[in-house]
This record gives sequence, C-alpha cells and structure tokens, in this order.
Amino acid sequence: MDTDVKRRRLQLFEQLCRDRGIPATVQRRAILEAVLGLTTHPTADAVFSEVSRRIPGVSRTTVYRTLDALFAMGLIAKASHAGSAVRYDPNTSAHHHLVCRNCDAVIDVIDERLDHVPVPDTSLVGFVVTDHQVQFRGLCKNCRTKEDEP
Amino acid sequence: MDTDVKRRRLQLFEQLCRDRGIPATVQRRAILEAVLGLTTHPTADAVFSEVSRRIPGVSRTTVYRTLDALFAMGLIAKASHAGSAVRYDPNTSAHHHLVCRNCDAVIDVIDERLDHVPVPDTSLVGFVVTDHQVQFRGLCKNCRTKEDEP
DNA sequence: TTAAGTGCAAAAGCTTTGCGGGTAG
DNA sequence: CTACCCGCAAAGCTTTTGCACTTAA
Repeated sequence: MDTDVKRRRLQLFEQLCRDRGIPATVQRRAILEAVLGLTTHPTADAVFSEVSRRIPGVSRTTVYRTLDALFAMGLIAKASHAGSAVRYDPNTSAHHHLVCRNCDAVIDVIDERLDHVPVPDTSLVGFVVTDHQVQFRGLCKNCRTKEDEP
Repeated sequence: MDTDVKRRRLQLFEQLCRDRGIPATVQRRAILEAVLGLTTHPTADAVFSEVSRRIPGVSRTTVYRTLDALFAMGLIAKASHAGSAVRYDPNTSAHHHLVCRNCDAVIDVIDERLDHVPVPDTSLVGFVVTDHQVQFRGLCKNCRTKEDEP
C-alpha cells in the first residue's frame, strides 16, 4: 500500500480514537499497520503472525478483537468470499475481487465499469441494496501452473 | 424448486452414480432432495436437520461428506459469501445474490444483464477468469423492520 | 484515577478424519 | 464378493467468552 495512504490512515485512526475517547494502544497501532502492509487479504491468523514479529507477546484474542474494532471504525474492510476464514482488506473503497477457486487467494480488481452494474428490482422481496461487489472466480497463476503438471 | 426440475435432477443423480459405479444410497438421495427442497441456501447443519426428519439415524458426517460429493458432481452449488458456515444452493446455473449484512440471509437474483459484466484484463497477474458473480449487500425485509424499532 | 484494553484459558461453532462395521452393485 | 459407504468418536481450525491484571488518557 502507498506510504502516503498508510500515514493518513494511521492519522485517521489516532483521531477516531481521540474523538471516541478510546485508547490508541500499541497493539492496535501494530495490527492496523500490519493489515495496511499486507496485500494478500490476510486472515486473522496471518495478521497475528505478522504482528507477533513486532510484539512477541501479543495474543490471538487481541488480534481478533482489534480487527473487529478497526472494521467497525471503517478503517479496514472484510473481503467477503467463500472460505474457512474471514479475510481483511486495507482497501475500504469500492472495488472487486479475483478469487482463486483452488487456493482461495484474493486479488483486487479496480475497474470503474464494474461500479455501475444494473441494480435489480428487489422491491418484491423487500430488500434494500446499499452496495455491491463483483467476484471473478478462476485460477491464479500459481494454481494454473500446478494443474499443468499432474 | 420446480417439481419437474427436481425430478430431472434426481434422474441425473442416478445416472451419474451408475456412470461412475458409485452407490446411490438412501442417504444421498435424501440429502439431494433436501437441498432441492430448501430455498434458503441452507447450511450443512440446516440440511442435516431436514434430512434427520426423514432418516432419523443419519449422521452429520454423512451430510457433510455427501454435500461435498454432490457439489463435486455438479448437482448442487455453494453460495460463496462471507459468513461462518458454508451454504448450499440447488441452483447450479449462473445467478447472483442479495446478501443481508445483518442476518446473512441469501436471496437469488436472476437478471440477464448481470451475466455479461465487463471482464477486466487479468493477464498481468496471470489469473484466468472462468466465472463471475455479483453480490448485492444490504438489509433484508426482516432486518429492516427490526432496525426501525430500536 | 478509571474506564477500557490485554492476555490467558477454556469453550463454542463448523468441519474433517480414522476406524470398524454395514451395504449397494 | 468387494469396493465403497455409513455412523461414531475424536480431533482440527477459526473464533468467541469470562475473568483477573494492566495501561492509556
């Protein structure tokens, strides 16, 4: 992620904490920095590994709780796709995903044309649409080469 | 699900089993019928409950194993969206979903316009797209009324 | 000071695995 | 007959919860 964006996100974090009168702890800063530094849409466990390097004694529980908190503050996003574990995403603006059906890797897609797909008429079922996301499924580079050599 | 479609799906199941020389057991038939009969994109546990009614002694393990097998045979689909449990879908053809961000309910969307969204250029990352799905997020009827009365 | 956060241990929810006995083809 | 399936129990992985101690504001 761009250094400038990171810096601003961290400043936003500090401000949101001040506004709400909640402590900006070492752990929280480190966990936010870890997500901002990973481009792999890490699972909570992957974030835990990364953070453990900087704060050796940190607990998994704190990572889970903090990821939830950062998500609630709008500082990070959840990547919604099938798979055993939830994945987190530093990119909070509208974007789409390539999802590998073999290894569950998630790659960002930025394409304005996808931000304006036709919204179906959902008045019959009483559903209110606020948001949408396009998922492209297929095979990533790694898994493609693996399938070629059986 | 339409009775005719159900009947044909069950026939297809019998034939696939014969072709592959694998037994079409009572349990498998019942599990397939259960998924075809539920329009709620049931979790494995919901399928288990439904099947238990017809086959009182059936085990969760068999339900999990069979859902996997039916998926591998292309007889049912997995609904890919964030949430703790995997959900199964009798509709195996291209379609899209409304996902409630409050209760995780999944509702089918059939809209041809969504079947032809622009496919982004993924040659740079070496990803081969085979498929896509649009997810509309928002609030379902139930959760909307709940939020109105806090 | 004091409300909130942290770590630990334990539990909960979903799913998979190993194994002995049973059953469809 | 024989390969495959079934149910049971146990374990695995991700995530949540309760509680005593610590820390940021």
